[in-house]
Amino acid sequence: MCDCILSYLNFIMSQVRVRFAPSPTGFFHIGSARTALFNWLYARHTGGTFVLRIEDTDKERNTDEALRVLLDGMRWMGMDWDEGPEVGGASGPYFQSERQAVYDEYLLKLKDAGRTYEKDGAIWFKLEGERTTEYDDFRKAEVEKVKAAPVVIDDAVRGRVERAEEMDFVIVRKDGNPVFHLVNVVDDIAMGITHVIRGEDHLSNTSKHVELFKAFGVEPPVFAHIPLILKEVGSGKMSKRDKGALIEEYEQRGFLANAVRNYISLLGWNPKDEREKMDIAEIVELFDFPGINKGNSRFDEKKLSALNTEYLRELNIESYAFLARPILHTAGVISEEENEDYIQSVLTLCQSKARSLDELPDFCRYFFSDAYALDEKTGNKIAKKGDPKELLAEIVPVLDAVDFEADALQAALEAHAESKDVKVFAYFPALRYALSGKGGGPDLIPMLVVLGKQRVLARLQAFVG
RNA sequence: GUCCCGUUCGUCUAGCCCGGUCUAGGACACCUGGUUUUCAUCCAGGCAACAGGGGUUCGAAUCCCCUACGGGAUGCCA
Repeated sequence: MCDCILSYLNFIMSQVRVRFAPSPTGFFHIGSARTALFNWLYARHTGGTFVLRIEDTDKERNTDEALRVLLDGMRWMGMDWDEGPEVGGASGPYFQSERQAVYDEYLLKLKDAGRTYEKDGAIWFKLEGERTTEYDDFRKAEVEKVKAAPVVIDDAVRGRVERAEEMDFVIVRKDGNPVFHLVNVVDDIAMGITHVIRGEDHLSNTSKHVELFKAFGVEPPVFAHIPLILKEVGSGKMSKRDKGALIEEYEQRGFLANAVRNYISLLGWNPKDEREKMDIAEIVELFDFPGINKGNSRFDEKKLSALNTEYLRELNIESYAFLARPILHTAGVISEEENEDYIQSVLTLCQSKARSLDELPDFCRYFFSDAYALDEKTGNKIAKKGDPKELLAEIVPVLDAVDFEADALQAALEAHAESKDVKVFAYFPALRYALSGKGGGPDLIPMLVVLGKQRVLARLQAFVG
């Protein structure tokens, strides 16, 4: 009994509350997604609460559409939030645009404590320490500097970090809008956030934030600054214009959410053993701060693709077809009227061969249309081994006389080859080429079966001329 | 300029905290061979790294210092 109560108390007191606080910009950046993911993973790992807070103070950019992209992206990646837009919660509202009263209240506390002053129409936060006026080389101006005591950040990823702010900073703009540093800290306090997991680009800001926490008389949360994702080529962090930077793009290109999530989780974190392909439950179980790296990591689409291919191969055919259909449809490969069974039998052949859903339209177009291009290189290669038209002219009557069923086809072709004293494989490349225009693809006999007798004969006759 | 953070194969990383087990392991990519009608898979093998320099130590990828390089911050952006 006592154990029950104790563990309950322990549960309440150690309750982790993390948040993801994006600004809706109209796209869901891979770096944001990774920050969201690490927060979500930590919440799920610890049995804590994951809060989604929308930093929509910039009214120009923050449209409903922009919010939609963000929420859809979160859901696509399988990240659900316990508090936030559309689900509510006890610490709302969850849009900064609706929290002005809270900011006013906290601002008053700062003012009463004598930690603010007005200058140039804006409200500034006053640091504590000895003041001097000196010329700042970078700003090319005389500025007032403060010799403030350095704040110590005990970062869960990077260890002890010490940094001193040296100048007062604006917390409310002259247009009356509170700035990021203020609202971020106020909301974290008001929402009872216990752990702040964010990109390393915020590490330098953290001294400002800690100063604010101290001014409010609140113990700062645990900070965990995670490394950044660098662009694949060139220098700097991934920006929205880089290939592979946007989550919604992966969805459109037919990447599997599981694969993307798995890959992203491995950028800056690893389970300390050789596991790489992990389902989400496994990642949740293993995820923790000690597994997070300090160094930035470079995005590598090849590795993502490899992982994606693995996930693709293990899908059941129904799921595979479900994902493939819209892509084939968009590419104009299939129409609404296309027979479902036929689509599925084609996809069954393709699933183990195609590396991505992206390449699927070109990979299987010939199953649905007679207007397929003949690959020139393959054509030349085949021509070297004899005239394919002659070879196939032999084959037409053989195929004409047989039921299109795998064993029967195999037997008929073999029998014919034997009569000509050659191996059956002598006919295969030409046959594939005539029927698909390609040098590679699904296994030939099943391909014949799926294409069907009528189509195959028509194509061969057209090819032979 | 100043401040903060970082640096192991091309890339993601293990090892580093608690120095010897590391002739530095795995994965992706790449190359070779095998399997396959082809392609994909699969199998076998290969290439390839402790940023540099000092120190400490019997011994350093691991600890300390310096340098270089990379990243970030330095906005009345978030």
